[in-house]
Amino acid sequence: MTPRERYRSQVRAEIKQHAWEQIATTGASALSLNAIAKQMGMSGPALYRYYASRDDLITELIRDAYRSLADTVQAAAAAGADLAGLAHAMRAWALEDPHRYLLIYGTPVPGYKAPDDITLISAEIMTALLDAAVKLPARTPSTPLDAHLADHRDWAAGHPAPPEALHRALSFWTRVHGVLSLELAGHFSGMRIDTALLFETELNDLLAP
Amino acid sequence: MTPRERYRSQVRAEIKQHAWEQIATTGASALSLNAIAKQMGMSGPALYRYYASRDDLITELIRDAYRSLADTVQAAAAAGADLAGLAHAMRAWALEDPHRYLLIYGTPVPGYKAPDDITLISAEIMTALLDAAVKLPARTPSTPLDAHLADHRDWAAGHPAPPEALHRALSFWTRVHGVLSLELAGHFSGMRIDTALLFETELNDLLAP
DNA sequence: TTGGAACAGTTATAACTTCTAACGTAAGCA
DNA sequence: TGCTTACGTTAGAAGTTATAACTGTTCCAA
Repeated sequence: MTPRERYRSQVRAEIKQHAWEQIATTGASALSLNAIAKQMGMSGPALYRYYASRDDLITELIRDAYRSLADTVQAAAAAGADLAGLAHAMRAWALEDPHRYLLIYGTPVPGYKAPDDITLISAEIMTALLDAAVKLPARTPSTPLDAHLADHRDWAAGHPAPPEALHRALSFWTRVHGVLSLELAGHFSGMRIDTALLFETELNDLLAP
Repeated sequence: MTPRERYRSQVRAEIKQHAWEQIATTGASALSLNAIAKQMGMSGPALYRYYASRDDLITELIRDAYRSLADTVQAAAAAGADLAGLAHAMRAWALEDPHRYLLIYGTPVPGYKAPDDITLISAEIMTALLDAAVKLPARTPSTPLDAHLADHRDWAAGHPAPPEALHRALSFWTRVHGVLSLELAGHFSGMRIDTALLFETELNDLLAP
């Protein structure tokens, strides 16, 4: 790695760090390249040496966020966590930096298409969920959704999980996201509800019976 | 109502209509007052006679969205719909205009505080859900969440629902939102999944047992 | 060691944005 | 008929993203 490359990647990292700080205070939609440049003591156009556009920077932030979530989930799985354990890892990750979660799962920009490598990372996450789902005992009544998923399993990327596990992973995803996104968006604030307990209860309802 | 007032409210409505169209194509964060003014054949600053700021316009759009959702839910309830019926009404409403849903439940702008009258409308929605929840037979095992909710029921705004019903309304909300928001944000697209069936299944799991 | 190429960062500029200020005009009302 | 009010205009300030053209530095290789 040449000195130039080292310097370059260091500046790119510093830009991203300032970007995250700005997102935390003003939201992703108000992220300003100019403001970042000023914080770093250089003029606005200088940043374009490092990111071709504002969208390019945001795409990289999204990529980093996905990568971080995938790493978190995979690390939990490697440490022997079951599906409930993965849920707690995901929740902890989300609460650690709400805007990072919302950048991935929040309101999408119409017309924005994530590059393929990001789609691959999200598939890694799904694979980890499926791995954990197959280890659970199958639930008794097979639903029409199970039958449907037996025929529509392209999204599982060749994972050999039985339909019940596909169903469970999907429900897991929607329930975790349901509680988490409402919590992070502040829709429970002022309600004085124990969101951890709500999260736990929704999870139990999926995993216990 | 004077002619001036009539004209004024008509122009305001036309501005909002253009705003919704623009949100549908570019997203709420890229909504441009200037572009709306041009579409209406007048200069940018003219719009400030009708809305004090861009935020003011968006707030009104949010208010209208909440009002529309509350009306939809209340109309379904008045027509005798049970909790499942309300869920279908909400889903239909969301699919009818995804951006309207995402404006309410999508990524919030940090620092934005909805005015009180909007909070009141969202309370109307919750009341309708609670009304429907109390009509269902209580589920057998009482959870720790039920106990918690017995002591934390301020958000129910004096509604006499028992803790089990509070629990059910809360779960209803998070599950409906979980499936719906992932669907509207496009996270299922490309997966070739029957999202209606997934929605139905998540709902059944809450209402059937 | 000394060119020369590559690259970082600069200013200037275009085309946007929100929003304020000052002004003319026209509509409504007494 | 005249006065007041409000509408819409242009001008402009202070931002934004992004490109172009220029300067200086750094690195690398002959």
